[in-house]
Amino acid sequence: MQNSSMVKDEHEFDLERFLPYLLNQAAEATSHGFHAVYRDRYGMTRTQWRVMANLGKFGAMTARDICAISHIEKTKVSRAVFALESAKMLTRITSDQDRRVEILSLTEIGRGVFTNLGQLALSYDAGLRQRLGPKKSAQIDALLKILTSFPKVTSNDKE
Amino acid sequence: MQNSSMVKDEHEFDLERFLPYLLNQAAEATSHGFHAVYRDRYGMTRTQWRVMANLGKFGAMTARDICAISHIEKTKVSRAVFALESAKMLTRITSDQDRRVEILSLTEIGRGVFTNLGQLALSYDAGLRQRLGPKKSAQIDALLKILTSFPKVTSNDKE
DNA sequence: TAAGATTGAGTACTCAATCTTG
DNA sequence: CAAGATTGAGTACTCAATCTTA
Repeated sequence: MQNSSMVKDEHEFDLERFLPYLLNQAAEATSHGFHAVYRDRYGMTRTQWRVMANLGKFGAMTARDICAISHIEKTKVSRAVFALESAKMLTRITSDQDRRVEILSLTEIGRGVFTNLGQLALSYDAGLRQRLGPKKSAQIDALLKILTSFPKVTSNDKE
Repeated sequence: MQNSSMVKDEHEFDLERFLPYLLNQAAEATSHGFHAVYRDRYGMTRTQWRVMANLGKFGAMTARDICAISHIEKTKVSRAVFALESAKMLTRITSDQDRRVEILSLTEIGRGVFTNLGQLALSYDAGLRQRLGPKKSAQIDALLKILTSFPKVTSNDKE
């Protein structure tokens, strides 16, 4: 043993210091409670909630737009759209200009659900940020923005 | 329209300001690259990698210990242990004191894989933190620690 | 051929139920 | 019955292949 203190050798790997792991743990810890809300109240998945949130914020748009904005996989969006449509929360209209494209928008029911969940999300978020305080709340936003905008860190980027 | 500026009404829900979403986006952005490493090199899942990392750090321990330390679901741990065992990276020994318990430990192969992945993870993490700089790197650690330790934020906590 | 979107196969996750030992 | 761990059913995700229209 080289170290007499309790401090872990910094050249040995420690999951507890691995940034992707720490981010995942924080994400899961903070997501869990609200996930239960949209799941239990409306039977929605996280992807469905995100698709709805985008349509609620931006209004009518295509599946491709949602993919581009929120970086959700197109197959996840496709299935979420189908589920929201089946639940009468969303409608699609084939574009006249380009019949490959479908314009998605929330129905009245969908907008009602979004208004409800949006309010709950707002207070859920406020609860989290209240515990952090305004300074740390702003700090985390800035730091996460930096981390999210990192170009992919891999040896072989295939895209 | 009450607002003449481009600033979004703070009483309307906006996914881009929702902390759980921002944490998830950052987690996914930073995890993606390293996930490809253990998947492509060793066919491992994230849970398998985490179980291995705990055994690599702490040495022999039970599945329940791993659950307690890393907050991974027991069924995920169970299946990851099975997979690592099948891949000859892990062995289990039924405890003499309590035959319900199995002591898990990495095999020589498993330790070799952990050493390799641990080094790669270390440099991957260093790459992320280098972009942040030392100050923000320390900040994010502190903030994530706070967020992860929040007691569950839900109306009805059933546990 | 390319772009928007969907489908299918294989994999991983979730939650309740079960098995075994204490 | 309680605790450690596994199993099964249903759900969601990933990646490649496909379908339709441009």
